[in-house]
Amino acid sequence: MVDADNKIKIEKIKGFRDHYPEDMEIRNSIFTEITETAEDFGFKRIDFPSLEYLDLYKLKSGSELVSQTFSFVDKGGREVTLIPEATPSTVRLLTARKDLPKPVKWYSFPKVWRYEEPQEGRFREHYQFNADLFGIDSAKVDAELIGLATNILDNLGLSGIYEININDRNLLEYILNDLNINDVNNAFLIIDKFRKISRESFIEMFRKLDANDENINKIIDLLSEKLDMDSLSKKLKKLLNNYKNIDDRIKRIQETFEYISYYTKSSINFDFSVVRGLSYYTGIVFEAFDVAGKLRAILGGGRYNNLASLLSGDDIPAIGFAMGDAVIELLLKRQNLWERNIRKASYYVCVLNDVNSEYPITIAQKIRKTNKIASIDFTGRKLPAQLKAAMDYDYSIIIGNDEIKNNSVSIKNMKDGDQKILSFDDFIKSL
RNA sequence: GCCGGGGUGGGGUAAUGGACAUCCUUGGGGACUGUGGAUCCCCGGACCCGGGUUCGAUUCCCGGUCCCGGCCCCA
Repeated sequence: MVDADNKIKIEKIKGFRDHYPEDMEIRNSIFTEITETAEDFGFKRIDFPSLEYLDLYKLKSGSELVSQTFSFVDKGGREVTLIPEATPSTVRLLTARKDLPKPVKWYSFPKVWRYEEPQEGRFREHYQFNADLFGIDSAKVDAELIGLATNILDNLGLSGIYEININDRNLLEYILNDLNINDVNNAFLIIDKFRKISRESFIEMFRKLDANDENINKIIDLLSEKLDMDSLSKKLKKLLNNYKNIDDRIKRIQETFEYISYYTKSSINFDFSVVRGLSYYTGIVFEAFDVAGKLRAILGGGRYNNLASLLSGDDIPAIGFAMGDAVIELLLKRQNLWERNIRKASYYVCVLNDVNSEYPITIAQKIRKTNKIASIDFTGRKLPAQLKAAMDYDYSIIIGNDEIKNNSVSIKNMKDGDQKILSFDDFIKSL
């Protein structure tokens, strides 16, 4: 755009965000907390391109997702897209390497894009943390991955304000079959809408799947409340014609719930209405929700045992979850937790105007060698102005000709204003 | 893709169909050649873009754009 003065004026692209230093400082410290928790669990970081072939998502992510990608045809005629999610790329990396010993525990923190209307907690570009565990299909592993998710939230200070809701697509499929509903995929889509649409339209949609009213009522009964393990099996025994066939699934879920309890004190529920939009999930699916309600899911994930074989023919069981930065930011701000952690001590080196010496650089380099922050004021402005710039720092160091002559350092504590003169050697020792 | 509410210096704001567009803050400079991080003074900087109505539009109308939020959908 060009205005009357012929100055080029460029606006930000819709749904994209700028991050200034005061924002990035906090963001970095939050992101570090997240990645360090993953590292603590033995997950290793990976990264991949922001651009992939659109086909990668046509495969199994679902047509809805594909229609919401930032995709285009490149100069070579290839249909490519800014990645809308990380899982397909992660699986591509995994299957491209046949030598990796299983299990593989990977995390990533890419930007992902989706072409949607921005609204609260949703942008067209956002950071998304991902953790995936490949090679083992067991309750212990399901619990570890969900445990990692809860520990991340707990470490961010969100204990008690979220809950984990878990479902099992496998179990849900058995149940639907038992109730003579065979179009499972469409049933999932309807169930996913359960909390958003009226009871009447829910019933109407299920009738179109040839379900009888008795069974529809059973489904509504199942979806209506979050369950603990006892009430889950009791309820299913009462509702189903052949409970025995799902005995193993129930046991697996019971085990999973028990193991999760060793990771977190947070509330864990079974919730049949959690289905998730991605079509590649095969077993357990879960979401973390804000207890106070209103916000979208904080994070979500599940088991996807077939994706690797779709991409490569290799049969590799997998479970993972993803967490966007936008909802986390909203939650942390609401809890007044959107702040930086304690950082390294910082020094601002004020240099008086008549100083012409390498001494300030020498001092700053000594400070940096001890892994602390040092910034030198090269402006040549007057001391008061330099001290003002030093207000963000823990200490200011004032270097004038007196200090150079005496080989000393004037150090001022910017918190309480205390100032003292140290010899150069004593100052180095004090670091 | 659809709907609602917004857009005045870097940030926050006031007023207005007519002359130099208000105030606070931030930024730059000075009083002031080492602690004034204060105080005082000075300076710079804005009506989102395009079209229409009008003698005249920052103001009214239309379109676009971006922001905030809702729907759809959700990774």
